[in-house]
Amino acid sequence: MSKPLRDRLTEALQTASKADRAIANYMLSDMGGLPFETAASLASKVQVSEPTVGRFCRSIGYDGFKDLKRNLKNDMGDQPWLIGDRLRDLQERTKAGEDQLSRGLELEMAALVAVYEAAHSPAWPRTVKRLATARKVFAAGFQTERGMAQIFVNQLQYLRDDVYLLDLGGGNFAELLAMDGDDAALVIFEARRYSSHAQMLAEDAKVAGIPVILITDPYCDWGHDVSDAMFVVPTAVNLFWESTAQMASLANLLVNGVFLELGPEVEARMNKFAQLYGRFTGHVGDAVQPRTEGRRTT
Amino acid sequence: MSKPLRDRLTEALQTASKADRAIANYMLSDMGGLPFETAASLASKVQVSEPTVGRFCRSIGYDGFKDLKRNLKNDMGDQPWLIGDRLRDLQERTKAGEDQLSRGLELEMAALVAVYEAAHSPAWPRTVKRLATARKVFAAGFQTERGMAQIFVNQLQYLRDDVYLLDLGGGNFAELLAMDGDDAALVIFEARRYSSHAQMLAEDAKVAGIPVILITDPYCDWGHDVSDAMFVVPTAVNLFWESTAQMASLANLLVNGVFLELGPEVEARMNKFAQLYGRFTGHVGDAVQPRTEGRRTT
DNA sequence: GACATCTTGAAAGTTTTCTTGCCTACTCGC
DNA sequence: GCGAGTAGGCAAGAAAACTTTCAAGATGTC
Repeated sequence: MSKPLRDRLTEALQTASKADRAIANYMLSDMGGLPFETAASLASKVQVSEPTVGRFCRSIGYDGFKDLKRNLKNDMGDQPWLIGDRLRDLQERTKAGEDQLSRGLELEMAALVAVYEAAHSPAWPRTVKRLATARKVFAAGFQTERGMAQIFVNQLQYLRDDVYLLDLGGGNFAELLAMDGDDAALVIFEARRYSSHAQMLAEDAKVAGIPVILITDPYCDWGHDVSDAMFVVPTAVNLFWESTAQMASLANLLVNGVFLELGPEVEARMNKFAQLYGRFTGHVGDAVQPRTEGRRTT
Repeated sequence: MSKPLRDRLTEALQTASKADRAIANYMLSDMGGLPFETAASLASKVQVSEPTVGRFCRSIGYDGFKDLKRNLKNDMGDQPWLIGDRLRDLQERTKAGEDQLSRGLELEMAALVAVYEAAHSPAWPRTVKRLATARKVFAAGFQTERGMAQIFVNQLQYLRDDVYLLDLGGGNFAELLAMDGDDAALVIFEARRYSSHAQMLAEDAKVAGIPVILITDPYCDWGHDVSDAMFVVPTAVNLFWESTAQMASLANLLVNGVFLELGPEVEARMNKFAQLYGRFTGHVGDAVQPRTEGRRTT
């Protein structure tokens, strides 16, 4: 995570030469327009030569104008709560440069922002309501996304009945697709390379009239046609493969939405669940297996 | 000429060819990132050739990709698209009291930072190395953390043999605990209320001499004694319950670490995996010719 | 099953964008 | 005013971004 552009520019305003100040000033005044500029277009606007723009960018720590633009993409700016000491520490430690991890952090943060934005999209409340009210909710995920579906199901089960993780153990998806006309919802987690199951399942569900909620990466081009609501989670994170980790956050927000929708009386259910877990499995620190409670006579 | 890009793209989704749809779809899902793309970068992301991108832009009425970007500037109007501004926007909502969700975003970001910090802790490289070299790796999670373990296992299996998800189907954990003296590693995901299984498992593993890697929330007071390495993921997120979502990110970083440790020759394995998946299940679009690549980012 | 049409990628070409090297002009200290 | 040092422009060169051409493959049609 690098120092925000804005800071570098204001710094430059103090120290730099006349031409550089002009550049810095212009950049500050129209950050939003920057990505559309080229070194040349900028140069002509501030009346300096093209090389000067390049040199200026290098003087404030980038590799050139192009590099500046690249960094701008994930520049969070100076969000006071974000630039805490810990983050700064982390920056320091990773300054070595050979560590692309910190760049991954930026990207993952951006993904998180996108997730929260999704939670404000028009499709969101509709989706939440459906998950809260449908008679049955199914979730599916394949390959590495299977676990996402699992998480979602486990969480949602705390809040309501009839939540199922779909799997292909039986060789078909009859649990879902055979219940025709019934009032259900299907949530699919998927990321490329998409399992052909995901697409088939979505298509068949659509045909069966079951609303499909699709949670994918930005590369899914088949989703629009077959889904009722589609939430896109950025997955490019600069690791050796893409990271769908932030889907977990989205799933979580969905579940949270359902909780709010259902209202406080679900708490009773949740307590019961916890209790049952305690009875059959036990929690750390449950002094006695609560089983005795249930059996107590008199 | 003045029809907004978004409309043209959605239109294209209906009519256009496969490659064009992929492009249109990607553009729609990441409009904000568009100004930073070039025809080439976009092409590689959606797996088409560079000329195709250019042709597509022309087909929806622009003069080429460059022209599309130029028009984008006006099209996007006032809606914020610099990640920093988007973040600020979400923040505004909190202040306005519209929802407390965005407060959650802050906390979740902090959690993410903590995860990346963990990846720089002294215990990290040791852990990664163990996961890469142990003869067998087991992972376990209970209740809502079961899915986390599942994700971790599914991912790690792409990279190496002998990775197992522990579960209590058989009533004990013999798979792990009976293999005494063998060279194994155990990863446990857990958050409160901790399943008593988690603790028991960790204890028994320790006794059996199996190193335990524990990934928990900040409230776990029993972990230090029984674990070889312990990574704490903040979970307070201002929702009705705590969110362990960022554990997925940590799992992901671990797997990434293992990848780096194993070196590039694992790619062969990954390709084989993807191929096998294609053979028995199939990927979307495989009909023609199974591509052998994994989901690597290039 | 053969023909026409559409779609797409590879390779080579063209234009745009950025950098490098060099030179002039200005500033500042003496 | 003179010389050292710096800032900044110009022009040529390098690199990147984009197009054109062409041929192969896919798809549809009769």
